[in-house]
Amino acid sequence: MASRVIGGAELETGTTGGVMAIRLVLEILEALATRDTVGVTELSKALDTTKARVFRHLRTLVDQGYAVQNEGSERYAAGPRLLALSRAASLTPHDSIVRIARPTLSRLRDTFGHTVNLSLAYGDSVSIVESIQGNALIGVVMSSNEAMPRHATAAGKLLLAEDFIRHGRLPTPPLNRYTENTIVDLDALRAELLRVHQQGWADAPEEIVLGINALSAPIRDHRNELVAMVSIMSSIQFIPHQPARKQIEAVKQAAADISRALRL
Amino acid sequence: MASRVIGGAELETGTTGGVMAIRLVLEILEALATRDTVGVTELSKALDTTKARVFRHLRTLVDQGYAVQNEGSERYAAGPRLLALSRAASLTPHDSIVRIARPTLSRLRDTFGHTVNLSLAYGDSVSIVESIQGNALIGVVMSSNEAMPRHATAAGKLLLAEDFIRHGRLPTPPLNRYTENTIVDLDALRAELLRVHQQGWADAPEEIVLGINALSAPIRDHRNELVAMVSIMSSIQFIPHQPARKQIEAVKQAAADISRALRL
DNA sequence: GTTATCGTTTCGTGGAAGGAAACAGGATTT
DNA sequence: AAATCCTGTTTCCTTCCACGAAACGATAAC
Repeated sequence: MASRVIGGAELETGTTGGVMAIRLVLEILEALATRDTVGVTELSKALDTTKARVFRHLRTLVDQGYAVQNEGSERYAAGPRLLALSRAASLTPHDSIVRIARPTLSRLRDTFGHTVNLSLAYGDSVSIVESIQGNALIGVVMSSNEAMPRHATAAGKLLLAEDFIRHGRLPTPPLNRYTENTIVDLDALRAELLRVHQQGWADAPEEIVLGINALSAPIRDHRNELVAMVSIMSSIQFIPHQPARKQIEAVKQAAADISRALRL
Repeated sequence: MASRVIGGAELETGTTGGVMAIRLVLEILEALATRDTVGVTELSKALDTTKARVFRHLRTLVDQGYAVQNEGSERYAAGPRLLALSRAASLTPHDSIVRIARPTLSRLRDTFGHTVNLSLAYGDSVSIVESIQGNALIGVVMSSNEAMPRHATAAGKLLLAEDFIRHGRLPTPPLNRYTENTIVDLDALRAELLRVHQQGWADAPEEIVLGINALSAPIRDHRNELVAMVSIMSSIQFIPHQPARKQIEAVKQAAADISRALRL
């Protein structure tokens, strides 16, 4: 509960500090948005806190119109203003990228059957905002909206390469090590970023989780700014250390398609 | 700032009580979802509070991935998890009604040019979740996601009528008076609700704001449950005390169309 | 009747969140 | 180049508000 585990290493999610009430209310909002009704006791158990606390928070949400109670004294559900918030957030440029990219992502998924991810840059990390699961018997899945480190993921390297080429910036050490293949040396990273920039795609074989590889290409807007990354992700068996030409071309093509769609 | 004014009367929005941190963070989230970037000072002025407070809240949101900061130390924007929340909330049944109804609402708007509203029942009030502005020179608009009283609005009466016919329930007095035409007498309301039920539509001429009328019809799902209301709203000049047959038929038809679309 | 639940309420206490003011860094202005 | 005015950030002290524990009323299951 204190942190999320990727492979063997931990990515801290800031489990302490900040305004405590906010941390709880965000979890409650997520519950309201996800399930269609929630109960006080049920939530208090799931979020590992007191009934009274959950109750007080829910009551506040009801006051503000973010939650509603189903007749009399029963369970709670999402309120009108939560839906309004949702609709407002859907108009942000970032979110419209997802809508535009979705058909292309599906096509790419169907080409190889591997999991396909769409990532955006968020602050110091990369976040997967849309993930379409692969259809293999044993596949690799990805929980959406996790923050991923930039130096150990294919999509993240594209971001770092962009920053390095344009501004000469490199991430500030130390670089967290996730597996024995994680690039933790700045010089090695610099070389890798140059390579990534030249070839126009990136991979990260077993650099964040052993046995897993991803292959990523950049999506650029009308000003040629890097705005998002599309990746395929699978076992190292299907995306080997030297990916197949067909795979590279397909991912680059998908990225180019989405880039073109963005300009319309 | 303490309450919202509709016409001359006030609808309290619960400006006190509850968990204070939640009330602030919800306003901040709305700001993040609405504008594309926000600043600490700017927000603290807009929300009438301290910089430190806004800063601490924003910092917490950043920790949790609900906000991001644009490189170094500048303004804030919506984060990945806020967009995730948004996407999750869009999957709730209530929200899908909006999507399904939208084309029909547009058509109804174009028929008369009056403002068209889609309302849902939320707890003890009615909330307009989608509003398409009329195209008249001088029109009547509606701010979305406001809670409206049930006994003084056309859509609200449909809800009350349903409750009265099926369970014999009437709202608990006192009924707030908004204009001289607001129905505040329980017996009068009972008669009105019977009328509404029999004719299958409702209006509320000058009952919440003088000079304004609305005409509303019920949307029902496959089990014939009342799930939403569609309304046209305009000056009393265009929707008179006794609405035109054409208007009534058009609104009822729109409601029927949406009801049918819901079953598919 | 008993025993689970559930959502709600009460109440005293501690610490988390708040306010005011200072700080640091840019950008403008003078 | 100095001064002023913006930022966003930090500190520190103080308070009052949110917290936890436990009781409460209601409903349902057996």
